[in-house]
Amino acid sequence: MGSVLPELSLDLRPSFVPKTITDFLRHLSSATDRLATLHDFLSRLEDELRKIHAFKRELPLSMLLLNDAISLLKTESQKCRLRDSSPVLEEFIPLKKERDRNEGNNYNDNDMDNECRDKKNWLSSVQLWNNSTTNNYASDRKHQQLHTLENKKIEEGQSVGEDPFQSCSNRNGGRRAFMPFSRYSSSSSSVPVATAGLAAATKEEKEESVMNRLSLQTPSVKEGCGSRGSRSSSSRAVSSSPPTVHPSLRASSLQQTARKQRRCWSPELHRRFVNALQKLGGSQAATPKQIRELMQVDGLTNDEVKSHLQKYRLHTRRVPAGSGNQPVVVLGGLWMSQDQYNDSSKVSSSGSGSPQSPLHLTTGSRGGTSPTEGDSMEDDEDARSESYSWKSHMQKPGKVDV
DNA sequence: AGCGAAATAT
DNA sequence: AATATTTCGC
Repeated sequence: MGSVLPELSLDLRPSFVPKTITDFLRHLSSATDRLATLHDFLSRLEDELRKIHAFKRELPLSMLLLNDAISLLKTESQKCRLRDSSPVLEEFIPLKKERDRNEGNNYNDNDMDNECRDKKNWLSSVQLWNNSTTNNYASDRKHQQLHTLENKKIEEGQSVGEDPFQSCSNRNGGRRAFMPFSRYSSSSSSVPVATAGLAAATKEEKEESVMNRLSLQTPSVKEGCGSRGSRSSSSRAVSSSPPTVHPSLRASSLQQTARKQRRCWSPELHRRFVNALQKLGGSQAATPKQIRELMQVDGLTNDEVKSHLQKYRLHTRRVPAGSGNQPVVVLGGLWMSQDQYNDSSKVSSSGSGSPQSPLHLTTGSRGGTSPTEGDSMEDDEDARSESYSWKSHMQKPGKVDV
């Protein structure tokens, strides 16, 4: 007597996180007081579920997994209990119990406010998501207390004291704003099975510091993952049902087609974009994929770049500045301000900002060739110098026919 | 697969 | 109204 197996003590520790539910059960089987251990873990799961409930829209699958785990363990608990008394078969799965408790708390699908509040509440204590706002974008009146957390940005030369690129606070219609999370997956079809799905659930939790290049706020589920080029599309993401879940469960509830969270093009991000653009020879020459690769921003997708590029082109390409009339309204004062951070960004951009090649081949490739396009110099030039102000391209209502 | 433009959505 | 996402044709 006296000597306690290490496993046993492990089980009871609140910090203990098994690799998988199966793992946990294995531990459990060797525990002295299974019920207590089980219950403890169960309550932790439920606690987590409560937290994540605020994000049920963004993390439907995590919800699912958690629910799955909980119900499984509850079943186990029942089993344990019955085993002590009488050998009755357990066919009932106390699935709804948890749900009831939550529903009583008026969780509705429309309770956005409620959710948001929830998010903030536990966000402030659990710093899993970091959306500090410090750039010029940040104009939200809501003081956030959830800053802290060092920047995960490990950019090459970027020495800005700010956060990565997302200075985007979702003040407007932005309800969801949360950080990466799921970046595992890849081609995980070799996963054990069954309870393996639950493993994923716990995996997510301790998943937080995996970024390598540039971490970008990832709206929905993306793949991408770490150091390599985060290729592939994935834009649709969320809805797809992972192969790691029981068919019975996946059909059950969640799984709604969620629109992707709007990617916020923070000035930093945009600067990078423009930088890449320039290297590629202008907005007209560059293609989304190339740009994305040059940008080396983790989690950024082709589609997003493409979209941004489209907008960029629209704003720059419009009004052929060199055509004749109406030369440069734009350059005048409308493209004002070099901006605060230009200072800081300049440092990174010129020197070590890009790992590739510091030398920027200016768009000089066009040395008076092919005026066919009728354009003047590449528009990037103009926009490049600015932070992010491609607006105010008032075109004269006089002509401008195409 | 990827790009560009247009249709949508927020 | 601006900007991001999705759709569609090539």
